[in-house]
Amino acid sequence: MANSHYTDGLSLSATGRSLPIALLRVREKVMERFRPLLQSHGVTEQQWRVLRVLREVPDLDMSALAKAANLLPPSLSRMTKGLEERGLITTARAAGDGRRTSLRLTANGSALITKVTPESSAISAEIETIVGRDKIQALLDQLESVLDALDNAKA
Amino acid sequence: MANSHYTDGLSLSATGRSLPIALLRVREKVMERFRPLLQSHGVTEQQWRVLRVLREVPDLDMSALAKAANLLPPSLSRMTKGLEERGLITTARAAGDGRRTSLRLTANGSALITKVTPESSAISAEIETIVGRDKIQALLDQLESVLDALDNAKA
DNA sequence: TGTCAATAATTAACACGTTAATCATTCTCG
DNA sequence: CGAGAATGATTAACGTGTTAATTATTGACA
Repeated sequence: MANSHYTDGLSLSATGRSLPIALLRVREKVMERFRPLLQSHGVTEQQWRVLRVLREVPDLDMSALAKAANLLPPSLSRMTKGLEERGLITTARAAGDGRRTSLRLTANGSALITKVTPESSAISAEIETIVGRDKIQALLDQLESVLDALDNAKA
Repeated sequence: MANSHYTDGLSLSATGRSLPIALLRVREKVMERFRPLLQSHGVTEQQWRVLRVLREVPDLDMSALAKAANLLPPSLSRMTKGLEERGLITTARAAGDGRRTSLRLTANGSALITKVTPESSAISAEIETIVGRDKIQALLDQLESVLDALDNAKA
């Protein structure tokens, strides 16, 4: 019953206990459930992250937004063109530092988040029901702990 | 000391406790340490996964290899061209089913794995030292458990 | 047996990941 | 002040992620 996902004849291979691959597999399984929602609203997973971060912090420059949304600056640079053309964000030279670009959510961008969030929360709740709230919280704690350990190494 | 990675002024935001993002962040932090090695040998992370799977199972078709290496078939289809041109794998029509492509590692492909593996293992060991072997094993167990739960849902 | 559905692989199109290089602006400090 | 270093953003180039459409082969079954 456990290990029922090894249905490809590979059994417990070396790659099966690799941390990067395990993280990838779980992430895929989770995202599988969100993708149809995002797709139905015409946003990618990454665009959704950018919009949500801008809702939390209303004015960010490219570097800060990239870090907060876990994107590399070149990816963000490309994306913002499209998001601005679609009227979801605005870009402007930052006051006081001409190198920085100041990014903000428009009313339309905010409205999109408002529209999608309830369904997104429902999917999260569904996952919590399937996996168990405790198990998810424990996993999040472990992930944060591992991240801290790696961040503090060689600091 | 803990939470020291929140250095961007966002503190504990909603995105900070999202499972997909947490998985992404940890994966990035881990891969950061492997990337220079792979790059120095001219293979991407995905190519490395493909070669390693083929070392574990010497003859696979596209579908089985894609599943085992966590790639989508179109990505694998593209990659195999390059890997074959570089002499790391061979492709051939499968005997008995003309739709299938049979993929195998060449001697050169096997040699590449042999060359890279020691350094890769050293990096894994380094990560285990930093994070702690127990913590990593616990994380792997939790990841597997969550994967099982999601796999068995709606089955 | 011949037709149609199912399966395996590929191709196409568009978006993102990654590294390196480039451009513009600001900062440093003599 | 002014030259050069540092910083923020962008562009370029190539590989992968993702979905949809297409091609080739096999399988099912009347």
